[in-house]
Amino acid sequence: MTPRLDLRCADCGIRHRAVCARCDETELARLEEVKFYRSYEAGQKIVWAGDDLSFVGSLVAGIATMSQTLEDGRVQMVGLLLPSDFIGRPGRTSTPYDITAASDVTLCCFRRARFERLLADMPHVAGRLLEMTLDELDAAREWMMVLGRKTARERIASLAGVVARREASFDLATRTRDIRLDLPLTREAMSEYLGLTIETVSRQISQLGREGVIELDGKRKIVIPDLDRLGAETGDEAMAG
Amino acid sequence: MTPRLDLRCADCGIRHRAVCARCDETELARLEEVKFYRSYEAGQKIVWAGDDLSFVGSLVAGIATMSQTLEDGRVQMVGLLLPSDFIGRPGRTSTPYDITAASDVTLCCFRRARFERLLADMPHVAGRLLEMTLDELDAAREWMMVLGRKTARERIASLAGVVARREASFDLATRTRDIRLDLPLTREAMSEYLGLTIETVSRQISQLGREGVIELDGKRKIVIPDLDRLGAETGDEAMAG
DNA sequence: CGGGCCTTTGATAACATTCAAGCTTCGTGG
DNA sequence: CCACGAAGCTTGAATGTTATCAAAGGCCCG
Repeated sequence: MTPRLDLRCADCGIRHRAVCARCDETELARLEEVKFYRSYEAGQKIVWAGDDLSFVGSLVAGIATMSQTLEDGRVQMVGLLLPSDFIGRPGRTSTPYDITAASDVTLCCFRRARFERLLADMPHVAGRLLEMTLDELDAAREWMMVLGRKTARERIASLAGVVARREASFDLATRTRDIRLDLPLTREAMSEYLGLTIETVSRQISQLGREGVIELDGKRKIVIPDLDRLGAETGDEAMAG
Repeated sequence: MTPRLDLRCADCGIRHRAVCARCDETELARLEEVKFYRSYEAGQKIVWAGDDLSFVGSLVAGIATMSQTLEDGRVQMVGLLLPSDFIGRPGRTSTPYDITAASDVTLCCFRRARFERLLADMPHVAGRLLEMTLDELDAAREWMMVLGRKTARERIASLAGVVARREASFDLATRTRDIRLDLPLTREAMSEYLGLTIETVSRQISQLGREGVIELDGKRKIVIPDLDRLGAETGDEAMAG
């Protein structure tokens, strides 16, 4: 990773969604003292499965993936890390997953031991972290439904839906008009997330494009003309943000 | 559910694994004051998806399932609740999942509001609950690999492996000899957990039985003559307890 | 311009599902 | 006590969705 200029927390894009969301000015100042940034280029490993985690931190910009690999090479992504998501958990000194930068990524980091000490007397952070962990558990379970029961077509729609929901929660204006998604995932990364092959991913994306459910703007951008229409393709009714 | 006689915490089978695992005598006494038991018969719903959770609690005996249903009826189990597992999380007043007793079930319960108050000044409970939540997150992710990438045969072996590991952690003597599993799940429940149809589950179980990887003792009991052999069938190497 | 990487598309094959029938097991009532 | 029916399980045959194998088409960057 390469060094990067500091940023004031008050100006930070994830200020109100990340682990620091509930902090007041005083608490924020304490975090600001010890935080540091790290940057990774697309494709770089951020953490190797099983390695000791010397730091924890929030994803500020970019997209990262969490994945698991079987001995024979089969890969399954177990989490998609979007801005404001947190890497590392109290009491865990390592993750059993590879974490990889899917696009260029910036992390707002804390040394792990120091963060755990801070946690003890910053209940706002501890509480928010627990909440985020429970959200992750829900997300993992939602994805179990995708992997266990949905068709290839529904899986693609579900992926678009997940990212669109997150995007929409950042930028509330988007609900009515077209939603433009920057989805810097290769077909391979999508296939790893969706439990499919790249060929099937490609075919289903083309198909949804031909039918106008999504519009393709280059290989890595998609436009959703009608969120409800997309929702109808995911298999589950509730798509409302 | 039917009422049930009280049990002293000190004699409780899940005393050292459940949310109370780290409590000392004093703390245990506080929990003992407010706990109450509930029992459910096989097949009964414990919680309906979306309903308000008036209580939280630990599974003392039996097996329960957590599942999600799509509008068109497709079902995916998102968690298998074994003795010592906890139902309910701080800050969540409901679960988005149906929780169903797969066998007769006994729960050690606390009224939700009271439990959350207790939590504030019992860090041993809060800490253990966080740890258990993180374990559940790992379990959910392990299962994403099963659902996304494993064959039907590997899925069956993985299910047996998950239950065997839990069983073994209760009863450490079992590692060498045959492991007997009481698995009170119907083929339908298994298929919901494994993302398969009941026919496929049935075929694969028969096949593994014919090959001697597992032995069938009636419909709801299986014997594992060789844990390593079973492990080799799960697709992932690490099966060691 | 050439090479590498990613993506698309086509043909074929495999694995799991679906549809269908028969078999156990178990509880109930005659 | 046996007969019956319901529920759960097994097995077979046909079908279908997705994977696999193969080739060619874009796109970026040196």
